[in-house]
Amino acid sequence: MAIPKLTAKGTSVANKERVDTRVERTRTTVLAHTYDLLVQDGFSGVSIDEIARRSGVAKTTIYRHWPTRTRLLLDACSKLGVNLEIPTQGTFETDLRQVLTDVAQRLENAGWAKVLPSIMDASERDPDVAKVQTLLQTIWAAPVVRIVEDAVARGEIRPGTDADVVAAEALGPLYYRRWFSRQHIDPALLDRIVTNLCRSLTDAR
Amino acid sequence: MAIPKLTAKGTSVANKERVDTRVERTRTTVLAHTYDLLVQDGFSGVSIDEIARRSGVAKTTIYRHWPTRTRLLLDACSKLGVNLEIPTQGTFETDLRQVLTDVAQRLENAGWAKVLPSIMDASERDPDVAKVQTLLQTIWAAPVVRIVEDAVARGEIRPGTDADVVAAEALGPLYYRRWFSRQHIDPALLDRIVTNLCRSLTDAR
DNA sequence: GAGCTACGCGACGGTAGCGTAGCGTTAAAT
DNA sequence: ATTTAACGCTACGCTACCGTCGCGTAGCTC
Repeated sequence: MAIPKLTAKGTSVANKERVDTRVERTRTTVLAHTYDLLVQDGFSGVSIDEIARRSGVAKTTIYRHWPTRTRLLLDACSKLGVNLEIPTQGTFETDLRQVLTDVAQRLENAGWAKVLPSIMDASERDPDVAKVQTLLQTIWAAPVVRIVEDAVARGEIRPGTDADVVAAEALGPLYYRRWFSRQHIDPALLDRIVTNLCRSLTDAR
Repeated sequence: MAIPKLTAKGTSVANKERVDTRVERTRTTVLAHTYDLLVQDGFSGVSIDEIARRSGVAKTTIYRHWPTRTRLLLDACSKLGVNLEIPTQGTFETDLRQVLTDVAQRLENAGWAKVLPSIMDASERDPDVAKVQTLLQTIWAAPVVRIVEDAVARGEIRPGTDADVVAAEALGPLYYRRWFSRQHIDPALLDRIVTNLCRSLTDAR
């Protein structure tokens, strides 16, 4: 089975064996189309047959690279974990505002906003998916966590601040608007979040 | 087709026509089993065949009452819109704390916590589902909205406060923990939310 | 108790998906 | 240029689901 080799290649860069061009091409093509389908139809709406149809890669070939549909899906999900830029130049307040503005922006445009609910749904029943989702969430929350830690280090906000809690307080309301109440993210809301967080974290309490 | 009659009966209570016992029983049993399956397998995991199997009601009979799978699903979803108790006795702070404690509790136990992501996912692609979801969210957010309005009326918090924004700020972080970061809802988090909201809504700014 | 009507049952046609098998072809590696 | 490995293609068996049809039966209403 091809998986071990591929995994090894992915994780260990030391492995300098040349990889067959065809393999590389197949993998990237399939993953790309899987990602597109994922965004379009959600986690449970992706079928191998459809991927084969669109990508031009034969279904049998796909199964030569991924042992099962779920594995391919999980692999494609990793493409969602883009590295976000982390502002570190300003004060806690300006950094936070910038991050949240970015998030609000991405919530309305980016593909992952359409996919995430389907992943959350799958997570409720499949532990492997849940693991990936938790990982992704860690990545997406990283900017907030980072600027909190930096601000603590600078002595700008209260020491001992739980960055995860701040992430929940900052991102939660935005996510709520996008997926639960399905309302537009008001700039006023964003402003309130930033202002209140700053106040609660800088006051001596 | 039986649907018009049933719908009419459902909406107009004035219609005192006796309803066939068999019809009533079929409807309730099917809905109950649909609900169970919904909670167990999510919106997209429910099949008519499985409902028929479990409920003992013939598939043909189910189709005599609901024209399509989606309609049945939507009907079953309405069972999720339970009426929540709304505390109105205390101060804004105590009321809010109680509501959020309830929500946090329900997030960890109740069935809808397992279903909601699947509904959100379906909402991304099906406008009818989205409509139902928005309605459900309105119901679930009602307690928060209510105590905000009451507190405004009492002059306890700033007039002109946007109850929807407060709902997002209060519920968002809890939802975030349950579905996105998949972390336990820390009592400290709950405390921070309540305290900060109260401060930001009572201060003269 | 007669008549109506909802129900159960078995079967059907059609679609879609998963994952596998065999075989011939092509193109990369050396 | 030869070898070797990946690929495409067709077809398959299997399962699951949707929604429908016809017919006989059981049970409710009046």
